[in-house]
This record gives sequence, structure tokens and C-alpha cells, in this order.
Amino acid sequence: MAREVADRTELLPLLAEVFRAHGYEGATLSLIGEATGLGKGSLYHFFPGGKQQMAAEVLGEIDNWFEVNIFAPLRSSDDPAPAVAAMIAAVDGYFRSGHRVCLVGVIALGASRDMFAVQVHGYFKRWDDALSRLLARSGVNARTARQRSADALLTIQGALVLARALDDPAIFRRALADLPPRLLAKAG
Amino acid sequence: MAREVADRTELLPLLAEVFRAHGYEGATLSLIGEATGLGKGSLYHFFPGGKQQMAAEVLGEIDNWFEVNIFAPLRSSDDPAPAVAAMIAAVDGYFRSGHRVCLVGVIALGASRDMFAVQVHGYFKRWDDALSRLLARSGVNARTARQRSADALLTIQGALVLARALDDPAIFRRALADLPPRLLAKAG
DNA sequence: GACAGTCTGTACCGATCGGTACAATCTCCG
DNA sequence: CGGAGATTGTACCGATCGGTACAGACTGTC
Repeated sequence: MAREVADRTELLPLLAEVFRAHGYEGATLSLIGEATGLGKGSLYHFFPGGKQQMAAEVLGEIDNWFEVNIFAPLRSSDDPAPAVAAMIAAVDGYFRSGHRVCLVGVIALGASRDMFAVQVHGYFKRWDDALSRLLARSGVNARTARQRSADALLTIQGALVLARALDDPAIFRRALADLPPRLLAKAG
Repeated sequence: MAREVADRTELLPLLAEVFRAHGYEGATLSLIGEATGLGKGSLYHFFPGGKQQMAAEVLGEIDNWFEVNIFAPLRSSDDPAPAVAAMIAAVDGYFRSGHRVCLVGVIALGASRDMFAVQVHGYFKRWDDALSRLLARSGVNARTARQRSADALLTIQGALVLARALDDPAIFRRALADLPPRLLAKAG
């Protein structure tokens, strides 16, 4: 009863790491079993929908984490400087300063994009909306706000790609540090 | 004889599209056979090393294209403005204005990264070197040049990710358009 | 027209894929 | 203790994976 919920919340982060490391198609049931210590019996007991349900729930939890820790604070702030700083700090923490990869980005680039197109689209769209509206609220015109918001999102994704490609997490750290002045600049 | 070479040069772009669309692990031999119109017999005749050799040669050809069309021009120029403009134009053409994805980036994010770590690293490293040295040659200090160069590379990768995630290639176009002023700005 | 080398289709291999079935076990509550 | 439901391990399924073997069909040369 209570334990089922506990198990599931402990399970999803483990699943997330498997999907992050191997992608959707690369995350085989034996890898998942190995990472979680669970056999197929248990896995299909918790996730009758199989791999697809596992990935969908993982994406759901990621979405929820960003909603609470990043999107909502952006929406409820009227002072862009500290809000942007908080976002950058949260992003740096979530991606472990460039050591971790973005599962949503991994899926967006892979063949499983179509299967999760709605979740992938929603994740970035809501982030973009929250951020660009914050910037617009602070005075910059809507077009510039949208452009800067997209710049921030794509910088984060690109920095994760490049950091992993060059095996140099510092790239991610520097890219994040560069972001606040670009987002908060006076000139449009 | 002459035909073998011709066949191979026609084959590699087809293989590249399969790897782009499905990733390394997702590119099954039956998909490859379907895309090329070749059976396993022919495929293994041309690539005795199997999938790994196919992907390695595809990466090699991509590397060669960038070397000729992007890296070399950057190295041989002393005027950053037209050189950067030419790079942006070439990148826009190569990635079909955001409709195409970067295979090197796809592999960097996937599980096959380790298998092709050398090629992936070399591709971005040589691009970064060529671009940052051009900027340094034009007067900006080495640290700024390196930072701006990384910014350009990661912007391109991130724009491809975001464009695909949101199914909006215009994101890529706008990100590219934003790049020259950032690379060529006076202030460091 | 015969030979050599290139190319191709097909049958086949063991391994592993995602998924199912189900009996055995565990856990909790009365 | 006993029974209900949650949980698990194992055997099994058909399909497909990457790869191999090889006989036959092309292709060009003498």
C-alpha cells in the first residue's frame, strides 16, 4: 500500500539513469533489471505497459521536477535578475554541472521522438513560455523576450551536447555563467 | 574498379541518413538494407567490418566535408567577418536550415559515444580550434576567442536539438542569425 | 567463349530483444 | 494461524538482432 508508492518513487530515478545512459531503444530490459535489481516479473508488475510506460513515467517525473523547481518560480517572479539566477542555479544542480545529460534532449534527437513528441514538445514549450513571459514582464518587447528565451534553452541543450562530446563539463559551467548577462541585457 | 569507388560514395550519404534518423543502435541492418536497396551480402561485401565500419566511414566522410567546407576556410582567413558569414552559410546549408540533425551530436549523446569517442572529440576540437584561432587572429584575447568559439558550436548543436524537439526549424535559422554579432562583438 | 574477380540473394547461426504466463513466495491484517 | 493481495523468479514465446557461409550471377579481359 504505502510501500507501493515508495517503491515507485525510488524506481523512477533509477530508470531515468538507464534511459539517460542508453537512450530509449538502448535501454534493454536486462539493463533495466540490472540497474534496479528487479526481474521482469516485478518490472511488469509495476509497469504493465512495459518499456514505453516506464519511459513515459520517467518523462512525467522529470517534467514535474522542472515544473516545481524551475517553471513555477519563473512564473511567479517579477524581478528577472534573481529569477534568472535561481533558474541557472537549479539547472546547474539538476544537470550536475554538465556531468548529466538531458533525457528530453536525448529522446528529441533519437528515433523515439515520435513516440514521446507530446511530452518533449510540452517540456520545452512550457519552459520557453515561463521564461519569455518573465522577460517580457520586465520590459523587453515580446519578440526579444522570445528570442532570448530560446537562446537560453538552446544554450543549455547545446552545452550538454558539447560537454559530453568533448568530455569537458566545464563547457557547461561556462555556458551557464554566460547566460544571465545575455538574458538581462538592456539593449534589445 | 572505378565502379566500386562510385558505389561507395553513393552509399555513404544513404547510410548517413539512416544513422541520423535512428541513431547507431537504432539503425538496424534491415533498415539500412531498405534505405540502400542492398542486401546483407552486398553490405558486408562493401563493409566487412559491419555496422561499426559503416558508421565509422560515415563519420569520416562528415569530418572530411567539414574539414574542406568549414574548418579549412576558417584557418586560411584573416578577416573574421566574411569568414564567419561563410561558416554560418555553410552550416545552414549542411543542416538544411534546421531540418537535418547532426549525426556527431546524436552519437555524442547516445550509448555509442564511447565507440566513436575519438572521431566525435576530433570533430568538435578541430572546429573549435579553427574558429577560436581566427577570432584570436583578429585581435580578441585568447580566452575570449575560445569562449566565443565554444558558444558558437554549442549554439548550433542546441539549436538543432530545440528545433527538432519543438518541430520548428525556424529556431535554428534565428539562432544562426544571432551568431555573427556575438562572435564579432568589439567588447570582450 | 572461358576465366577471374566483383557483386548479390538466401539460408542460416546463436544471442538477445520485449513481452507473457504462472506458480511460488512474501506481507500484512484480522 | 489463515487467507488475500502484493510481489517475485523462472520458463517460455515469437521476432528480430548483427553476423557468417556460400552458391550463383554478373562484369570485364584475354
